[in-house]
Amino acid sequence: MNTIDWKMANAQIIPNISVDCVIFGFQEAKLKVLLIKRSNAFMKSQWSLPGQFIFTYESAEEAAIRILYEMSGVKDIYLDQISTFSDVNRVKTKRIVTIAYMALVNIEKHRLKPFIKEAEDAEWYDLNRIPGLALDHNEILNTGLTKLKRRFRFEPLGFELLPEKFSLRDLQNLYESLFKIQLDNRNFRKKILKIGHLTQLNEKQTNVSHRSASLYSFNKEKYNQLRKNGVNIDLLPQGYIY
Amino acid sequence: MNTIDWKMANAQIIPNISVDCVIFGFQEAKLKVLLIKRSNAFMKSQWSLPGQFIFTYESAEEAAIRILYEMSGVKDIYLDQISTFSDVNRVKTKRIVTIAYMALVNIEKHRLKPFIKEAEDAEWYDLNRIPGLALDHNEILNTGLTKLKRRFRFEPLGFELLPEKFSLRDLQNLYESLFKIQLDNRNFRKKILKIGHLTQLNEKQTNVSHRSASLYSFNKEKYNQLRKNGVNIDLLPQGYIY
DNA sequence: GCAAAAGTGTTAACTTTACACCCATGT
DNA sequence: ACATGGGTGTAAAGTTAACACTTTTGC
Repeated sequence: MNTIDWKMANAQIIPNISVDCVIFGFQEAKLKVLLIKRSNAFMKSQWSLPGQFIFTYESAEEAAIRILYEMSGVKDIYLDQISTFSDVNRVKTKRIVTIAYMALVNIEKHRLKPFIKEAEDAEWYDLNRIPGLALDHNEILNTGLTKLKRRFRFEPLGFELLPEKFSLRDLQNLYESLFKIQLDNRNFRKKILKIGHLTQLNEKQTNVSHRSASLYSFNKEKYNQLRKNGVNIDLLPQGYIY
Repeated sequence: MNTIDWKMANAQIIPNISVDCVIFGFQEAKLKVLLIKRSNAFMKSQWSLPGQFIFTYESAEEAAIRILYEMSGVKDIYLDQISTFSDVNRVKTKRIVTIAYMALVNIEKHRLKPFIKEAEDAEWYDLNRIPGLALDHNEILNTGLTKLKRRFRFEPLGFELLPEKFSLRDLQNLYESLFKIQLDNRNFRKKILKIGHLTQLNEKQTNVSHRSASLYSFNKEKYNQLRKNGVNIDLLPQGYIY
């Protein structure tokens, strides 16, 4: 019996602390969020964020990593704490505090498992078409979205949501979708390339019925170096109201 | 028996969830943080952040407000959640998750009560001279400081830490202390005044042995209006590394 | 050859930086 | 009258915004 098995066999939840995850993805030039339809009695058939109670042997972050894997098959992704929600009546029947995390995933790379534990259904929802969610999950999602925007404003995180090879237009679409804004493509390209964290590949799109775009990849080494020295490049126009 | 009394009489703590507060102040041109020396058995005589368990009838934010009042006599102040700390071994003897808040206080306005519940001692510590703290409180403090810097970078929050009437030099000292940087006073004044949230008063410093500085106050109405429209004014030089 | 999206450069407006001296006050 | 810190303006460098046409590809 290895450590993990031992842990699982003796798993004991902390009954008043949960973790919920806002999982962002980007598909068809639109920002999406992964929602699940609960199959268990609690929240039965309601759309909600993936989430569970935490176990006694794990931190909230470890729980988030576990939940992401168990509920969506996703591993090794960008994860960041959003906030903790603790209103006395956020859950009617008992007092539960939830620690919310946001994750950024590349939808193409991490295809959802067809079967997802504890869920009748799972779907990538367009952020403009979010249904009413269980508990305070709409509030959690909105808080996460606000946090995502702030992060994106001064850190070039786009690659976390895109496939390994992407065009500059893909990246621009991502910004336009997230901030609901139109950007000038000439200025956008100048700014994003100046950062220096993108590498142009000797590859182009294929099977498009128009001029094919150059593909780029993300240079992790350069990015980390820039981060250490403090990147502060705002890709949005000065007068942008957020 | 009013509601509050009833609540207090029936007060019951949640034994695995606490709130800790990083309370920032500004004094003698230096950024400070309020630390207390515990008098109770747990953490006996160790310096730590003010914090307590939360009660069943309050949210974490309500608990933070209560703790700020009970432990430092401070009310109606800027409060913001920092992060939640949940490492399995952050407290050796039991599993406790803590939700950390940061508060900005005007030290002059809110003089500390001489006697503070549950504390042998309380002191404003210079951020450059923080002692070893109980549990993971040094980590919490550092996370709070990082969050404070980010906030300050793009929101003109200086007034939360200053007395109602202050000079531009006071404000500049605050930035210089927080970011450990020297700023050009001419450029600083131009930038900060351009924001438009400061009102020059018909008043000057007195009893200074040099030319007396004009005093300014903060215009809340203007500030809220700016916030709604999105302020984005960076008071630090472009190449600033953080 | 046409439809569709990729890719490209320049100029004007604005913002930021660097920099040094005079002014008001108390002693 | 002197010591101390308050208060002020300008020019050069850099950055951002606005703007329209040519290129490539598949059909």
